Amino acid sequence: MNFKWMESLKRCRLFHSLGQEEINCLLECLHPRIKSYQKNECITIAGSELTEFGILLSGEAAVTKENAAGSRIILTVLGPGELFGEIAAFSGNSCWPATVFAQGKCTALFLKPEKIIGYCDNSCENHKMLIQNMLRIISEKALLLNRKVEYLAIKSLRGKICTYLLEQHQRTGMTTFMLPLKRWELADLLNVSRPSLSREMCKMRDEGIIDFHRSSIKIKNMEALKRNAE
Amino acid sequence: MNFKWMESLKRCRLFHSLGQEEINCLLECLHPRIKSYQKNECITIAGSELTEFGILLSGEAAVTKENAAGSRIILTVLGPGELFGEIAAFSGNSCWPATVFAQGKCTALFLKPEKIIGYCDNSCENHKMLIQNMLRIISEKALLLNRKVEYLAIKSLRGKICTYLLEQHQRTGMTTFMLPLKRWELADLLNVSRPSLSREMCKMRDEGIIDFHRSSIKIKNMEALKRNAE
DNA sequence: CGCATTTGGTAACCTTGGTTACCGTTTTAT
DNA sequence: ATAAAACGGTAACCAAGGTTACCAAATGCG
Repeated sequence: MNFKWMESLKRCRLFHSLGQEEINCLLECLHPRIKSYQKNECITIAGSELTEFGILLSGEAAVTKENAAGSRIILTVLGPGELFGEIAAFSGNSCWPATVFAQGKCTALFLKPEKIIGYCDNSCENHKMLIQNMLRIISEKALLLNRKVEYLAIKSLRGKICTYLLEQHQRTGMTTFMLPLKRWELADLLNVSRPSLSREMCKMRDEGIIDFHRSSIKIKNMEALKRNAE
Repeated sequence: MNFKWMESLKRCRLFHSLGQEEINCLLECLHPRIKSYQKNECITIAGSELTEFGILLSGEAAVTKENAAGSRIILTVLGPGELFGEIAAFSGNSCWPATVFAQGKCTALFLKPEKIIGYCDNSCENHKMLIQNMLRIISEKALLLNRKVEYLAIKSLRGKICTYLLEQHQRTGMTTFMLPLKRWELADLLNVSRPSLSREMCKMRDEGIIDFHRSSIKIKNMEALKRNAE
């Protein structure tokens, strides 16, 4: 196997904590299909039959979806080592939920989900790690989505900000801390516009609930913050 | 093992397509911990250490979360055969994401995630099914969350309604169909208020996009519907 | 059949937050 | 060092949708 690809596989979370030897050994019984694509070529088409999930080996690929109105939007851009289609593959779903196409020249490797689940006779320990990694990858995606739902379901901007700040406070244990996101990134996470976020944060400052300068934030009135977080 | 519990396990998705014999055989090497609870007793406490996930065997239990402001809200109510904590258990997370408490007398069974991943010497085929089921359970939860995020992320009420109607249209293949939800249920799904939903639907009727009476809906202008669905 | 309850449409009013545009400050690149 | 870009605060304006309250039609029930 091409050794440039090996680097991508080593970085792939599915092969986490497995060495080159072990990955090679696993690949032998996983029987992967490898295919290269030209720029703009489709790697998967939403709605078509899914029997394998993929790992991008080289290049970049865009995961896209056609919305109800028919216009195509990019959901994410995949880099080397990233998985696609794994959730659909392991749920009962037998068709691709999204269209993936090559942003430039790319190579992808495809695996059958049943090969992951079924042990092979040799290398059982490695296979066990594979399953553990896959369970972890999918679980973490579910957790991430769950967190997103929680934020999206809060209706008021004030509520979102307070919830976010309390979460940061609980994570750091500090009442003064640095926001790990830029304003527009935070606005995006909370699903609001940047000026609205700014405006509301300033209001909260005027009310003496918080104090801030750029990324550094100080919670001044914890009670009010909690009261406002829903 | 108590045969009333066996019924719950047979209905549990983790043991899907496994018979009584096979489940018994599996339980022997899974070494489950079984515990009974009185009404209002805590089964798990959010934030405490997680080393196992659970399956409710009998009774009902409430999955609850304390929001940032400190008030406790019920997320779901579990019935016999339902899993809890499985996502956290298989992600790296080592503490319980929610508090679960008994709604009445109940019994729960706890399994260590590593026992699911690690094969035992006997019954390998059954174990394989266990892993497959677990992967499916978690993947389907992720898909469900994903769908929820898609609805929540649409900002305009008009957009939500159009997306929902197009989805129903695609599901039924009809341009005239019955809404499976009452107005307030639909409003809840779309995360808007009932009068606002009514108002917007009437506007769409005035514009000649749809026609409706109570639960029956007719799409009159498919193009406009698609255009409005973002 | 008639009363009570549920369901859904409507209107007036008002809060929230999006939009746009502008400006000062900070960071980055050349 | 200096120009350019990114970042973030601010304000005016306005559209979307929440709230409340009321009414009519449909449904359920004794």
